[in-house]
Amino acid sequence: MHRPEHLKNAGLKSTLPRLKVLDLFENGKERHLSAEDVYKQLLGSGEDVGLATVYRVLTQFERAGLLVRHHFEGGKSVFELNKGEHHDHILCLQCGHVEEFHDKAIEARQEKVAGELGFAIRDHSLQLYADCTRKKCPHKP
Amino acid sequence: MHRPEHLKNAGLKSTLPRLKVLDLFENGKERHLSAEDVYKQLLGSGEDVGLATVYRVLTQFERAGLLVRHHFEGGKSVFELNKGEHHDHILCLQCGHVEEFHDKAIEARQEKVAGELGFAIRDHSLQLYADCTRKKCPHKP
DNA sequence: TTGCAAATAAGAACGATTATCATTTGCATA
DNA sequence: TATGCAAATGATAATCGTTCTTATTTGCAA
Repeated sequence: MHRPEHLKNAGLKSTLPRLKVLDLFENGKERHLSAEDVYKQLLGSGEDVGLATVYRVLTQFERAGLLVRHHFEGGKSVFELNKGEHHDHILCLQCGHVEEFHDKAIEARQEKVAGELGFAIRDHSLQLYADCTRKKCPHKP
Repeated sequence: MHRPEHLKNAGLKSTLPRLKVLDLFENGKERHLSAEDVYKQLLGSGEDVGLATVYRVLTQFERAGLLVRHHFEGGKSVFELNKGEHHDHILCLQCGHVEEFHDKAIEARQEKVAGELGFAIRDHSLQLYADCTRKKCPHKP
């Protein structure tokens, strides 16, 4: 466990709210959390954090490369730990579960298409909205 | 020009604001417009529409299948005419220009990946954020 | 024409996020 | 270990995109 160093390396003081937020992402059961999710879970654990602090910390962690921000449908930002390797997401329309995937063929085609149109890709965003085909829909029923 | 019939078919009365909005999308120079874009352009043309009406009309047109809504980065919804055939988007990071593309190989891989994970795709969203590689960046400099 | 349901404009209300600011805290230094 | 100060915090106001409310206007069928 070297969370404090992560913060230090990012030029951020090691404060209680920051450690708590990091802990949520590293040890919580959901990998993908909105600011409100984080806020409510911290309040539920008896932590006394402000919502403004949660927003600030999430943005700082994103800038520091500790978290990645996603813009799924629904208007609110969703964050997850930055594990280094890029991936895209499937969102289950029934249970809200978020599954990750990475497909080299898709990425290669993206590069090809962009190149033909005269663009160099800097970033991309791909989400699949889908229904579970098995009934082992693994989360909220 | 059969705009009024489009509206009638959608169960919508043929009103001035609705015709003006449709006209903007059909004959304006930008294909992709936010609610604010539409509102400002109408005001600029001397039309006296309310912002609330613009939002309502855009939502109705989306429900009627006349427009398609996109959620690009930046928080605001962007609409375009529904031409029937699905496509994805490249957004130029320099000029803000939106280019459309469609790649069967990408779509096929999406189906494959989702199927392997036990999902049936209902919808998807793919955006490429890119830099122009030619200097003929065709819009706002 | 006239009547009435549908549509409108203006502004209040809303949810997510950001800014403000007085108070508190981490931590380098004495 | 005590202390000073910049950085961080929490409460709250403000902002931004969007939706709701309501009194008024309008399309259109009779």
